[in-house]
Amino acid sequence: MYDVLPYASSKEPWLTTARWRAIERHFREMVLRAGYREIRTPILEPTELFKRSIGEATDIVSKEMFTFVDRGERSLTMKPEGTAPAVRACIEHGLFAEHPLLKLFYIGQNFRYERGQKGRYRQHQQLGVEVFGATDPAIDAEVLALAMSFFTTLGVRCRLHLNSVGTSECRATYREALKAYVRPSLAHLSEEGKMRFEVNPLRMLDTKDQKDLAILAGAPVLRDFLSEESSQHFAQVQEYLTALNIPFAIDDGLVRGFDYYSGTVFEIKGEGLGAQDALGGGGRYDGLVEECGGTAVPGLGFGIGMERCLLALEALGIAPPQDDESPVAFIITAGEQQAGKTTAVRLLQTLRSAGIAADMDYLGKNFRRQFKRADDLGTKFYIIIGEDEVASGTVQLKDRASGEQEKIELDSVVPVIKSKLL
RNA sequence: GCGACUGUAGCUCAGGUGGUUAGAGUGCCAGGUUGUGGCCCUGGAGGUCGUCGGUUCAAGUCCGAUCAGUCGCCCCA
Repeated sequence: MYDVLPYASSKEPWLTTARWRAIERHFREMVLRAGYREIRTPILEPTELFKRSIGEATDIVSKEMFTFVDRGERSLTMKPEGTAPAVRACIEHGLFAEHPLLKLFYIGQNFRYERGQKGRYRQHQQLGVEVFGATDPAIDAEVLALAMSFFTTLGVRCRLHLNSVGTSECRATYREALKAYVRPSLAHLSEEGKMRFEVNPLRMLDTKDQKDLAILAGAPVLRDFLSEESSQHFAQVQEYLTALNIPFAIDDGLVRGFDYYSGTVFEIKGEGLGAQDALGGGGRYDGLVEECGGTAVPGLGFGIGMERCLLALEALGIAPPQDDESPVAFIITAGEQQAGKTTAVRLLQTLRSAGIAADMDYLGKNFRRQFKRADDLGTKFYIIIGEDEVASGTVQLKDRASGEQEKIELDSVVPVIKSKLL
């Protein structure tokens, strides 16, 4: 857990709201251009939703959910991922019936009860998309292309790891073949490996244990067990990616942590991120909607980790394009009795109403300190109002960069500033 | 859930082998006549030394516990 603050600390410069907004905007613009529409789902969902969709045997469900019982004796869980809630919402509101092809995106907080470390937080934000209704490999390519271009346009170097886990039938056949292969060496497997052998054999492939890797080196490969259809679909996805000039690496060991994946799965890994190098991941989940109680609607999507993205940019020394938070104009009042104060208060509102970012001092600072404050905020223009100006209905407009100053009519402040901004 | 390391001003950090009122830089505030800014000069505020307990005449410093954070394992975003 952490706070995102309005001002940068030298220790964690990525942890500022300006950077977060910049990334969110980058993502929003990209997916809106591609025809995706935003969905927002609640943080709390019935625990059952995640158990059913993600799978009881997965790490997330078995030990990483923030789950509690509410006053009505219902078991609720703070969402650990965004896909299941989106599916639930779409079923509940009949979106699948109304939209044969549904392209959605979301920006939201996810919660996982894990030990925190760099790039891994109990509350983290994901930027994601979900597409429902299409089995066309071209949509797989679109989703992959979006995830990749999100990073590449930011300047983040990353690698796309790709695999296909086929249909549940493909996996069932493969699972048996894999177990048959490993069984003779079972005694030599790590404790973790043995456990996975029983609970979730495919996850054995995901190990980093050297001994296990050696045992699995000659194991049958899931790809060889794909049905004709799955295999062709996967080949087609690769062809499109090649046509799009998106480099990828087939990763036979890539098995995602959720049970609902089918067909195309992928992970995007960054460089220089330490242990938490997965910037994003996702895949196809053709059986999920049905599993959650809807009609059979195919789907796929990805999630990108906001914190990891910011961390990656930081590691590369790239500052994301941020909003200019400086005021255009800063009003400075002068004179014994703060003569221009009332005029200033009114002018400030006028400027803002006209769409010009403007501010003034509220701490009773002296004339000189008001300039300093304006400088600190990075204003473009100072507007000086004193007794003389009030008397003549004018203001002094001074350009900070050039130092040039002119006396203009109070009523012409807005048009003059606007013309100077062009 | 497991392991290693770290906790001293808002921030970045100093504070050999325990010894008076715990320091610096930076930031913040004020002043340098409230009619001209950035720079500069002067001054000021701000710390129960993470917390609790122990050893000692004496603890920021040694010991224990606890909490928090960082990093790694696991897993993932």
